Amino acid sequence: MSIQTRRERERAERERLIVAAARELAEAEGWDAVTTRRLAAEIEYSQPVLYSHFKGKDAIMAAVAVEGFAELAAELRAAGTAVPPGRAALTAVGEAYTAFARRRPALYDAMFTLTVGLPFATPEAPAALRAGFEELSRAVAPAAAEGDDPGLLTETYWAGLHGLVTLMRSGRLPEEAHDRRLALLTGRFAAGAA
Amino acid sequence: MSIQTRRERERAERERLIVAAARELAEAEGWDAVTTRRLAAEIEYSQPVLYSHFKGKDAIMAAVAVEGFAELAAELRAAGTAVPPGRAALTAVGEAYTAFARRRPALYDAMFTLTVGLPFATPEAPAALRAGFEELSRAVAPAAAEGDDPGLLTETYWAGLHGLVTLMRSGRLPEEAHDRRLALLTGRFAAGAA
DNA sequence: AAGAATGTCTAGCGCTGCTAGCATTCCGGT
DNA sequence: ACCGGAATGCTAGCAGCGCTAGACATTCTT
Repeated sequence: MSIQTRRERERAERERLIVAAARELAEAEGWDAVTTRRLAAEIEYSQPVLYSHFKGKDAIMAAVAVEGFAELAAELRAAGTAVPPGRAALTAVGEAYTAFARRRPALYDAMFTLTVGLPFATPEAPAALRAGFEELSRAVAPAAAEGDDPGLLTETYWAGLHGLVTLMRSGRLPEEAHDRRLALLTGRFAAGAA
Repeated sequence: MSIQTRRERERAERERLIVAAARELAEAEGWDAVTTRRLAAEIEYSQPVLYSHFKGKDAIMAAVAVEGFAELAAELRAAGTAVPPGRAALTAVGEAYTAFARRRPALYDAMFTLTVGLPFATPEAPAALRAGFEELSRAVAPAAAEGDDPGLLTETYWAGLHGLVTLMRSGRLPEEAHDRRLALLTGRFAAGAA
């Protein structure tokens, strides 16, 4: 039994290594630089080993994305609970979200623009993902006016943040005015709370 | 002289053909299906011909994107001028924008998520692009509160629309509640106008 | 009619994600 | 203690990608 478990442990360790290498490579040089050959070289195994752990490159990226969801959720939670609920919390969460996206662009891409295989608005969605949405929701829901669905309002605010981040990252919006745009967005959403 | 102009005319015609073929292929099967080989086969020339017209595949996609900017600008203009200025116009423009993105997903991708080579927030940006922003701005600017920069407010509303569209298209937001999310977003931005 | 210039094609480079098939290595039963 | 079988990781290769060098016609100029 012990031998078996040791092998499973080593195997799990190697899987962790693959995900970590993919993430590091992506954060250092972008996802274009993450090829199966480079990844294999990085972990000092041959290419086919990757496919004994993951169905394909997409699955590796999805694993990286899940890591990202957990970190984003944690940062949103920290930001949202550091200030009293209300407008300040909404501002704090919005800033934490966009700061995360700007600090970890490759991670953010894996989470929200590249990978398509992950379930989202369903119960099968990764727990970390739902947790992140929950954090956002806690800050947004108080701003719901009478008759507004808090969940939908959260999704809409989230979309605003996501739009700001992606348009800025791809050069469609100039970087320098980001803070003011974010303040505008947050202001419009906080208005309902008063 | 006439021979020269005939040649130039034929060459321009072929360039038009390349862009049209790329767009059709992308709209029918997605950008992944648009390879230089398939594109060459489609226009019944060999691959290198593409490179005598465009610097690379990206440039072809950029040409398709510019077509898209013109169409989007026209649709936004039609929507924005069909109703009196104010909240109704903001709603109309928002609906026109997201409808365009949902009706022409491949075109939208070329414009806002894939191509990176086009200049945006500068005077060198394609005229059609600036025109589209102008249309958006006409509907948004009246909603600016005292002290709000109308340009930044337009960018922020645009980001909201873009976020809704991209998150929905990639499966992050369920399609069915789109109208209600759009109404929420528009409502929050129209509030300032009253 | 000979030479220069233009235009197009064939062939191929280096890369991608992915996989079939072969060694080797290690484990469990006698 | 040994041997058969299963598990494991490797080498080698496939089909396709964007892109380009160089050969080949054809067309225009002198």
